[in-house]
Amino acid sequence: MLTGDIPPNQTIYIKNLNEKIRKEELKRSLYCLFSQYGRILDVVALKTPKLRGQAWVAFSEVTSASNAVRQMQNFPFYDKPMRIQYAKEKSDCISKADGTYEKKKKQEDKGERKRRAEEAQMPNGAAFESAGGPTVSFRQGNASAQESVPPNNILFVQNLPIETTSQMLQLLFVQYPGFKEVRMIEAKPGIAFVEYEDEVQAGMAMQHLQGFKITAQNPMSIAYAKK
DNA sequence: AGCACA
Repeated sequence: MLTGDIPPNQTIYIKNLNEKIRKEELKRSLYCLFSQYGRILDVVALKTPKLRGQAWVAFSEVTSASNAVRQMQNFPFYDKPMRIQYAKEKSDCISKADGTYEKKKKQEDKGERKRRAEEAQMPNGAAFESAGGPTVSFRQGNASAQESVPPNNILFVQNLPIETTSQMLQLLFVQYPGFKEVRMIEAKPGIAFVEYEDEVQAGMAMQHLQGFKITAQNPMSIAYAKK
């Protein structure tokens, strides 16, 4: 049993991650990849010798974590299959939100009461701006982008953060059947073309990822590409 | 392989 005997937890523990990936990019990509399963409250990744190659993704619901553990098990992520389990402990961001947070023994409790008070009202210690709302909003598509463009096996994606890489987009779009490739143009940041085998498959991906936020400011706008 | 909250 891959999940071992660890009881369900709203945080998942991921190991066998590619250790060459920079921490910030790793967290962003994990956020992209897992936010399809629900609202993410925090992503934790450390590069210390003991903790590199591992990460924790805290969801607002245990069911989200359960789906993620099952469906993303062994998913090839930066060329390595992810090994996913439930986390053994409750994440601090969750303890803080439900009032059960206690500081670790390693530090003394200076200023603890004050900190507790301010943390209680701030449930998301989110690593990403978009954690404040539904991460994937299916209704975000702007009608104007789609009108008068017939279905096409190629999608035109706009409003991406400039730091988006084609690999990051691939992680999102490859989840839908018929995926072929992502193309980005260096001279035109913020847009991408994503090709599927046929326009039905392209349409499915568009429905699911319409409005997906890589950052809070960037709900992606997806339309069929023009012929 | 490795379960933390830089």
